[in-house]
Amino acid sequence: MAEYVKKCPECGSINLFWNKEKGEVICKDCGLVIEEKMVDFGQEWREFDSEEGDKLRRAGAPMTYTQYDQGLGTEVGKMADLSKLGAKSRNKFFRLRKWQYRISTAIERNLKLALAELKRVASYLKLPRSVEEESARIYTMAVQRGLVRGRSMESVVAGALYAACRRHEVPRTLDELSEASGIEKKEIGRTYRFVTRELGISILPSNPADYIPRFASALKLTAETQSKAIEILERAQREELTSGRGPTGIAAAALYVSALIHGEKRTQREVADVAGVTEVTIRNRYKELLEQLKLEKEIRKAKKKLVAV
DNA sequence: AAGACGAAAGTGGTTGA
DNA sequence: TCAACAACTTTCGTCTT
Repeated sequence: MAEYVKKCPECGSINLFWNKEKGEVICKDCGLVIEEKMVDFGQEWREFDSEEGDKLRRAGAPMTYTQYDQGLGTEVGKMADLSKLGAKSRNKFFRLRKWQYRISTAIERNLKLALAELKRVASYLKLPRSVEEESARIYTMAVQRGLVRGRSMESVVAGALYAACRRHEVPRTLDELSEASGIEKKEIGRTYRFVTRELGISILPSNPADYIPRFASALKLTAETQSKAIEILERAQREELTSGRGPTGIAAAALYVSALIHGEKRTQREVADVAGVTEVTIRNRYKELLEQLKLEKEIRKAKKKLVAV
């Protein structure tokens, strides 16, 4: 059986605690979390017979997504007594076995690589485990349906991640996915649309409010500013200012306004950068917000306060 | 000098015939 | 399949602080 970690890299202790529920390996001596988010992904053993499988398997249904054949595959000539065969037929058996192995492991190998990539991108983007798992599921389904053919593995991984993010309402922009995966935005969008359509995954349009916390923390804005921004968003939605617009632009504008009101002014440039839109877009949304929601008063008030201080 | 604002032209994607 | 279209971007000049 393969081992994840044998020694704590910090203190060298071999006294490690495997918390399988939480998917963590913790050093009992120094408390260092050596591994986290590790369960279920990229199986680290291979099942050669059911007995071994039973011993090693430590998860139920979800394993289907990281293990394509559930140990149901067979191997050619595994049990045969090859020594009784002539050299010629023995060679034939070996060849068959090789081919069978190749075919049956093609998907598996693809998955292994892809899930490693997926994991890398997910951790780069600091995505929650649920999203990671969801995207693994999506990717596996895509592989099984042969949707990866003709597309690069990486782009499908990125597409699956993007879809999973949307479904879990922790949206990342295409730009961020693109930066993390090194795949072009266009390409990610294309595979994303293709995969979700082929798999019949419903996609709810992303909600601008979902972006607020992340943008706000990138701009180091206070919690009050955040909730004000969300309040503004809600009002904007009631005025139907949000439909048809890019959610990031609206989120950015709302954040910009609420920062102004709370005297935590950020430049349009700064907000635009973290939101991945241009200043112009923020300005347009900002203008609409002011007109429709009558926020001028609040801003003027905030400005007076600023002068007073 | 830097930020905010607005106009105009360009880009990529969606939609509807 | 193609053209019209809306949203967004890029670029640039002007105004404000």
